[in-house]
Amino acid sequence: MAQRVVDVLVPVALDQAYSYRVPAGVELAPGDLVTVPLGARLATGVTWAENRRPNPRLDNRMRDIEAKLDIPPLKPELRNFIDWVSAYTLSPRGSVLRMALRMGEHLGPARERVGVRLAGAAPKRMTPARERVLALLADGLARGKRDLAEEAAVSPGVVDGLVDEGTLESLVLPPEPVARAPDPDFCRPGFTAVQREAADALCATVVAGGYGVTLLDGVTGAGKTQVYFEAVGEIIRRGKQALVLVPEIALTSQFLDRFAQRFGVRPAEWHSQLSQRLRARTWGAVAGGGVSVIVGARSALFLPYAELGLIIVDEEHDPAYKQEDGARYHARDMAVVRARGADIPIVLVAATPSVETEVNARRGRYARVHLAERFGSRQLPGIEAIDLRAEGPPRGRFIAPRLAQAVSTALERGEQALLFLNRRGYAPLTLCRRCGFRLACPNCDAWLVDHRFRRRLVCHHCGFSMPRPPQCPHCQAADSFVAVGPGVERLEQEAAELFPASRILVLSSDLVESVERLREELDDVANGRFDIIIGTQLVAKGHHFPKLNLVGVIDADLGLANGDPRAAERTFQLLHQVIGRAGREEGIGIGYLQTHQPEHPVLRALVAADRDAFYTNEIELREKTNYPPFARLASLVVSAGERPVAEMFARRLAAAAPRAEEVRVLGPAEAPLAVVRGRHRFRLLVKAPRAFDLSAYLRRWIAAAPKRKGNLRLEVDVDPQSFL
DNA sequence: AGCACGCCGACT
DNA sequence: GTCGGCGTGCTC
Repeated sequence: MAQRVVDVLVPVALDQAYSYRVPAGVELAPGDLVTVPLGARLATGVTWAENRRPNPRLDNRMRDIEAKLDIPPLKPELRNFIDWVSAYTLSPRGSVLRMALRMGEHLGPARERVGVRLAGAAPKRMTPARERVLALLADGLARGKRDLAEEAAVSPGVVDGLVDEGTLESLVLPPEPVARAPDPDFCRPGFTAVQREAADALCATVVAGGYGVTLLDGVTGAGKTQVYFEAVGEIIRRGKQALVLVPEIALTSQFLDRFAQRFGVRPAEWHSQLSQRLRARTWGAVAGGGVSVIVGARSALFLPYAELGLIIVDEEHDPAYKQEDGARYHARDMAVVRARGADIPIVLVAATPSVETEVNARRGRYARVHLAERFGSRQLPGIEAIDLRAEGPPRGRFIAPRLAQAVSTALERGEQALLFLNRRGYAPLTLCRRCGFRLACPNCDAWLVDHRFRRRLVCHHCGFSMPRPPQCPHCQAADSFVAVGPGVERLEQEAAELFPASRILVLSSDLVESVERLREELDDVANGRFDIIIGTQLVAKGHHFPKLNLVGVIDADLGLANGDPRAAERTFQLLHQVIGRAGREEGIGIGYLQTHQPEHPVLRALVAADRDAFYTNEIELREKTNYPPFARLASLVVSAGERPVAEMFARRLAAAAPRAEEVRVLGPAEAPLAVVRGRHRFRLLVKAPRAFDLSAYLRRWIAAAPKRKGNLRLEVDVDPQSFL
């Protein structure tokens, strides 16, 4: 009888599963994890299918399965999801599988934890340190050696001494659980009638089970988190698992605390910075059902849940959900797909939903639960525009008099002020006063950004940096450089001059040393240790600053300038979010928008606090111009070290596009960022109707395209979010 | 993703 | 004359 053969998907950039022989006596079913030889090494893969008619041409190359791993198999639900994401995004299936297998190299047993417990008579000589240790162990329970020493405030040597004397015995403790079980009834919050109604509505979808999308929208500070925690609690009661997706886990320490206040313990976390060990343990606990709630970044979508019952996507509009490198996918959209595959409810949460989601809610494809008012008596911040054409700051300054006055008043009241400017560094451009020469990156089509703090000029696209040259490379003039435009560092300098007595903190991603340090700094702000916070979009995200009532946006036009079809939406969401930091606890919040175009619909909607007007206007525009969500887009970026090579290939690629009446191929055109990291880039845009199978079209196209050679690269992005 | 194989600069 | 730089290509 012929040898049994299975197809195994390996976590490398391969679309195709490889065939392996199954050794006699090994029982294998689809989903089982296996170790297989791959080239010169061993890889962990997943049995994808039985192969009853292996390709005869493989006979001399086929190798044996090395071993079957003693791990719960990947459920069909997850395997189908991997296939679906791969087909949709055109990423190789192996690359998508890799995201599901990111669990640390070895899933073997965790390192042994040594513990001690009371075992014999008291020691001959008693000391205060020994007394403290024995008092803690008086209950007869075992404790970890390290924890015990720490808790008793003694050195580990004291514990060892007691073991040597026979008073204590050491033993191997069972592995510590990744997270303790959250208690759904630990601390039920007091709800307003509106919140109660919303929470009940969400719980009802959980109780009913089955796939369904609900948009939970509500102004900042309306208590959305508390409301969806009720649905999470309901899932815990039912013994199922909940996934809470957040855009950036590094910034969610306050969120984890709120979870602990509601459920008694912090939830298990999933993000790229987990240590190998914790990652492996968490992965195993999720697969084994030992974890009931996971809070995670987008990659948590690919975990092997034992019994997923609910997905929450917090801040569903956040651009961080779109993964741009490697497999390009949008975690919010894929979360909806995963919920559909698992036949479970999903809740999208936002104060300013994405236009896609808002359209789905307006058309009834998604249910909507709306929280119209802030919790308690808190009012939404008032918003005023400052017309820079009429009342701008003096030349070379960036804080308009009216904003400066408002900051002074806030400081006098002992309140905080936040100045928001989405620009890192000191100045975005440095030029020679004498000849006009601009300092640009040698590898990219971009200006070098002056970072005075680091004393270097830096490219934000490739990381190139150099000290400021002593003289102009073009006209050789000395000391002729001037900084043009503001960055947060320059703003700090101006604020320090205007408000010399104030304590100022700059928060910008390039100044962040570590996640812990950032969390500390945010806590310092919350505890009132700073008066003025100057920040990039890092500060816009869900932090709670009790003493902050004033937000000044230095350049409200910044995001509107480029030709991105999502510019208006992005700007509206970002500014709404950052101004929402104000007035969350006491006092009345106010936001100032410095702008050159107060008549712009985005700014008018913000000032009028008319969210619906913005969406109605934007949705109409998208429909009229045939942009998402009323059409589908894909972008193809061709890049190469040599400009003509990239351009020629892009042209030939365009010529190879399959004909389809409903599809429009635009370009190739030089990408808006024409050179990045020394690679010249050309872009093609594909536009198709909503119901069109764009992925299948792209696959046909790429199969028909000329062979890529040399260092030429083609990047395909289905549903692109950024147009650079 | 690894890890090999394969062609051009500074040294035991 | 080699050792090794990382560019391209394959892994059942």
